[in-house]
Amino acid sequence: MNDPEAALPRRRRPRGDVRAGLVAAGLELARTGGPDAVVLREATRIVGVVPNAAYRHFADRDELLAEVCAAAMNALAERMTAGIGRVRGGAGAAQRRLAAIGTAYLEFAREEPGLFATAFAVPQEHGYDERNGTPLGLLRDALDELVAAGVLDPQRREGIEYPIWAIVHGTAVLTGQGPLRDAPAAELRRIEARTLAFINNSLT
Amino acid sequence: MNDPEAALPRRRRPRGDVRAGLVAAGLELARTGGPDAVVLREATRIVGVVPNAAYRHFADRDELLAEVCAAAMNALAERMTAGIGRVRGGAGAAQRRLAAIGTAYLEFAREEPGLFATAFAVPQEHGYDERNGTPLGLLRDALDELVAAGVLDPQRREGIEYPIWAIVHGTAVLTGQGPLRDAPAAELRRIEARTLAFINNSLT
DNA sequence: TGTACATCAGTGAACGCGCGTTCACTGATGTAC
DNA sequence: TGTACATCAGTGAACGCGCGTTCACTGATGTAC
Repeated sequence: MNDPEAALPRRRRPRGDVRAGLVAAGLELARTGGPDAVVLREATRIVGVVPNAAYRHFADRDELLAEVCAAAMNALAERMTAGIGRVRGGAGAAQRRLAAIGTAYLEFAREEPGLFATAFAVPQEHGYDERNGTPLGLLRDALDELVAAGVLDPQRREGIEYPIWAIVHGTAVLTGQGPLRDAPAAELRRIEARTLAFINNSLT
Repeated sequence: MNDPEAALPRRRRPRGDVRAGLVAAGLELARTGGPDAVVLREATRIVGVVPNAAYRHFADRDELLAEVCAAAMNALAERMTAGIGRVRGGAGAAQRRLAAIGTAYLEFAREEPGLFATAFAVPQEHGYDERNGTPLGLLRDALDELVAAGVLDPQRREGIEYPIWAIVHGTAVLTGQGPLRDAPAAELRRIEARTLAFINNSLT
């Protein structure tokens, strides 16, 4: 970043640095303005490189955006993982871990609306990657744990991750960018709390 | 539309026709390409009017878009109303009406993805209008009816519209544009069915 | 019923903008011998 | 260890595009007397 030396050397940057820089810059743009703010030229400006240099690393703007989206999704997953990690063992740990997941999801959506929107804005031609450590993966683990703990009936386990995910995601979207976005903060918190209570209620 | 007569008369159109036409054109654009496709110039082209003529009716592009979004939301509400209307009376009518609401919501999202996305894309500076006959209003009525029918415990009624709305909306978003969009159609139907079953299960 | 005039809703032309993307180039880096 | 050369990752300049928006205008419509 701050580099007062060497008057514009041709290629001092370590290999792969520009590519990573472009993704990081794109992520920063997304943080502020969502997926539409991921402008290729702006990203190159931030990195300090000429616009067309981006084409050494990405086929087109959508390929850069897809990478930024994946990074945003990662940020969400990390937030969730951190939330899980904060739960101490003991009675009802499985339930508290599930709640921690939901809370982290809603918090992320609230505090990083740009990144949250971007995480779910992968361009049509590209696919969401479905590795482990993904939000859905973390949710599945938590639900499996809930079964193992004897809280959730094994017969109800199959596919239940989808309605659960949907209710949390739907709450995040409706209260964040959707029709409920202008409700007072206190009301929004109440809605979020009811969402989590509803889930808990449905699983026990 | 087809008007072979009168070589370009200056103002034959009835009052308010152009404005309505612009919204209709915008809605058509939204149907195909979502909110980003609502391009002011394109709408004027469709109506057959010079671009700046739109500024006689809207302060700027966002004001037009806001109107188009409201129209899209109306289309969703109408679909839901139609679904409710198709339910005949008799035992469990309240529950069937609630299910019809959810089904109509998911169907609309599936069959009209552009309009669905647009309905929830009201620009920041504008607000969602909260009249009756709105999706949330319809849901509230259905839930009230469920209480009246003795199916839903009155003590659980308050605020329960939000988790219910969220779960349906979340399912629509995740399976439509979100990470689940590339799943096979059969799997998507199964997820939708589970969502509705989950709701039903939670309320009784 | 007829005329004078204000308002309204369109036209025509132009603006600046920033974007994504392509082309031909060149210097630095890494590799083979 | 040194040299020759291919590849790689950047530069510089330019493109066409379509957008939203502003300005000064003019003819048609509705209204007051």
